[in-house]
Amino acid sequence: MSQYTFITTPIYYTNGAPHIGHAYTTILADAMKKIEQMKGNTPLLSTGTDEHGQKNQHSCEKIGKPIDVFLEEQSALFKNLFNRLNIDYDFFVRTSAASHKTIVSRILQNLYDRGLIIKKNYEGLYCEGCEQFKKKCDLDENGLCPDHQVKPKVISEENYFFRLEPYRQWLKEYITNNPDWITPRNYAKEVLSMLEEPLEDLCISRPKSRVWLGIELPFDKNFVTYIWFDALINYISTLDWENNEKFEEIWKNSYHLLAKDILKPHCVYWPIMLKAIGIPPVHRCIVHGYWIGEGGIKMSKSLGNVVDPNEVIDSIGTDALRFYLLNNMNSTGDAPISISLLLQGYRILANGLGNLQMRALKILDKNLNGIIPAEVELTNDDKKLLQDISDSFKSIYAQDLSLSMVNELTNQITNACSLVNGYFSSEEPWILAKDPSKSNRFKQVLKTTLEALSLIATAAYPIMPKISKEVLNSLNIPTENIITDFNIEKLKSEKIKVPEPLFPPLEKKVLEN
RNA sequence: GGCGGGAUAGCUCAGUCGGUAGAGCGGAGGAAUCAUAAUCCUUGUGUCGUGGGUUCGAAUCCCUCUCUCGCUACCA
Repeated sequence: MSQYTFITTPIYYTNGAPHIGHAYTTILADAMKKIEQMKGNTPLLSTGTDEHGQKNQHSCEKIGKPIDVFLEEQSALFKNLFNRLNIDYDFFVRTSAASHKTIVSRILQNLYDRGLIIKKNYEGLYCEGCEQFKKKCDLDENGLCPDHQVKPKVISEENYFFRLEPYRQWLKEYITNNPDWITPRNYAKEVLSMLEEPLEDLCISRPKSRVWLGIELPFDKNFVTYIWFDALINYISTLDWENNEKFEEIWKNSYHLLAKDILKPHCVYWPIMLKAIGIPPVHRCIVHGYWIGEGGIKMSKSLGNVVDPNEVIDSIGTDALRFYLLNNMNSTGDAPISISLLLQGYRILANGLGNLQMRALKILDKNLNGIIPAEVELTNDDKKLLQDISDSFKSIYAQDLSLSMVNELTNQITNACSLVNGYFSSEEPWILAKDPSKSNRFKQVLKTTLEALSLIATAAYPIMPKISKEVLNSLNIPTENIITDFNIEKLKSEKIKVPEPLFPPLEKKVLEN
């Protein structure tokens, strides 16, 4: 029975250009979508851009463009990158869209009418340089803002607040009773520790005098709503929550993907907001770490170790980038990335999968006129090899979506390539080919190798969609609808052509400037 | 300061229930020549961050400390 799976990325802040972290989360979401698709489910992928708030406003003012032009351009940077990354999104949310604003507005009004949003005075230390309130512990020993060396002003202003504390106990119990709600589990622990202390009221308004780029509070025209309150709602506004009769069915199987820095908004504010609205929490939160430079050094422009996703695509291609990212993020912490690591990753693919395809197809082309010997009966050992590969993929695909599941998949792709390369080497088909009496064995080895290749290519589809299709096409296997069909013998006796290399040698210059 | 993560082979990391440490990459040696000089095989005695405790036995549980990263809300 087909079921919906709703997969979301955060909506990305349009203040700057997309970086490798944006690329990763979105690739992960896309890979998960494709996994669900292959299983016969109906996945929906939502991503988008977050276009309100102070920083967007400032960037825009600095550049001096009309706001809608600025936002359109910035949002397009993300859209373009995602297209280049082969992201098959179903929704691209822009918080500046009227439909989104309407829903946010309605939710605000509803919570206000029910007395869940209250107005009160807020007094705090405000640094005009930072344009934000500071806590005492943020200041240096002289009570100055560490960034501006200025004493913050005591400002008192009226604001609207959403009360979180009444829901704290409920959320605590929810997380305790649903230990897999936040995965990996160490992040659930962190959220639980946030819930140990009483939660302060969440200030959900900003006076327009400070921030004008936002959604106006429907009950007070002097304020816009706090960006997080607006942004989180994208996850339901994108589904047109109130009017979508399938909402419950879709939401039941929803996954939020996020980086660890936005754990609190997603795992504290958001479930509480939903609870207040009357919607159950998302099915699962999948949290991941950061990409950092080689040697554990943070990426920064001054160090010149920033990895720009568009440049990487230019040099090693989308699928090699996808593979690297999905293969190398570990489930507990941060993961390193650099040009040389990416090149190493590319080489592993070229030498493993690329070489396997090429050596098998070329020998087939030379000796059997390019016709796949599909009719030959395999030995039990050959069949076992295929069955083992097939079983390993099947068991991975049977798992729930998670970081470790994706990791196992990429590992198993590499392992299978190496296994089959080993098989090929030890069977020495190039020697068998010279001896007419060994023709049957030759055909068995070739068929086994090609069948294995088709299994690997099928399994790799979510990770490397383009490469996967190229391999399958080279074996004359249709690719319109790739499913988790790990049948070990599906090739037909058809003539194939030797294709161009999947991962051609790179020109070194491309990457080393 | 508080909370949380990490600390395991040169590098990046796995290690589920506690039972004498694993993978990939790199390095070294060899085989092979079908293939994008790609492949295959062989090769790792590491104080599992420090000190202590529990245990017949701990990388794995408990405590101390050190280093490191993140969060600590109104910047996202």
